[in-house]
Amino acid sequence: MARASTTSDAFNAVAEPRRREILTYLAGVERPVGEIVAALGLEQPSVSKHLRVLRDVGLVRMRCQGRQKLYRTNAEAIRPLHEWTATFERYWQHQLHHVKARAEAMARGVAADPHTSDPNLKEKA
Amino acid sequence: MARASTTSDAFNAVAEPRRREILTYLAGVERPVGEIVAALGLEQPSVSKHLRVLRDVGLVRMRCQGRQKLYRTNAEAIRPLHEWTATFERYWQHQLHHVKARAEAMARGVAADPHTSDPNLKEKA
DNA sequence: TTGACATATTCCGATATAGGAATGTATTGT
DNA sequence: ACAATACATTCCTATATCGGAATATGTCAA
Repeated sequence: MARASTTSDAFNAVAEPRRREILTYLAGVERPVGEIVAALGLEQPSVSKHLRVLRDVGLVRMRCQGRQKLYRTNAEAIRPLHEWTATFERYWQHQLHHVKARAEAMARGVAADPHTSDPNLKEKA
Repeated sequence: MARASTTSDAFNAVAEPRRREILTYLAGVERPVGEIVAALGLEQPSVSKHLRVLRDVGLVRMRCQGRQKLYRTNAEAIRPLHEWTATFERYWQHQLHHVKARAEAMARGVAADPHTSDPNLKEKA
């Protein structure tokens, strides 16, 4: 099996840096393709292809106006990513406490074992 | 050019669903490979390969204990993703307001233009 | 109608997977 | 030393890109 399609979900679509740039650029504003090309310095076909991917997973919305097509980021579609990452928030807070505790222990001259973080540790001493 | 390496950054590493499952499973707890295999129902080599990718981008930490290797999610490495998605938070709040406003307008019997959301809109009336 | 303008799509080639099977490596127990 | 246990790595194949070049599609203007 190969890697999953970029259009399979928002996680895959957002893995590409240029697509993240586009999403950031189109956050809260509607812009025609030409301006995205100019602003980000990419080739026009490249931008169109990225927009196609983003549209397929619902990360951008499109609307026609004359001969141009206006795109805008659909922030709602980013929410699931935000919520998934948020489930780890309490753990990085924990880790900060550990780092802080270790730093303080070091400052007090106590030899800090690199794995004191795990209370279940039972290596034969 | 092909797609960027899964080890190029956390965004690419996290694009794979199984790797997200592993990260969730290892959040806040240290577990040997065998338990990950059993818990997620994947093949052992597959888990090892995913762990390798996660380790290369710093998403998991590893420690040896006898013949087993204990892995644990390094939540800090997920933080950049959380922060990137957080930059869109205000926009999905905006969108909710718009949806709400449109719904209320509809309730009042006002014809709601689908694109009144953009105040800069100057279509020839 | 003809042409210019704005985007989209197709074709191409190089590369990076992800899974399955088989094999390699390190550590423990007898 | 030898077998068993716990993981990691390699080899193989099918597939999905991503960028660049060329081309197609659709809309407006004269």
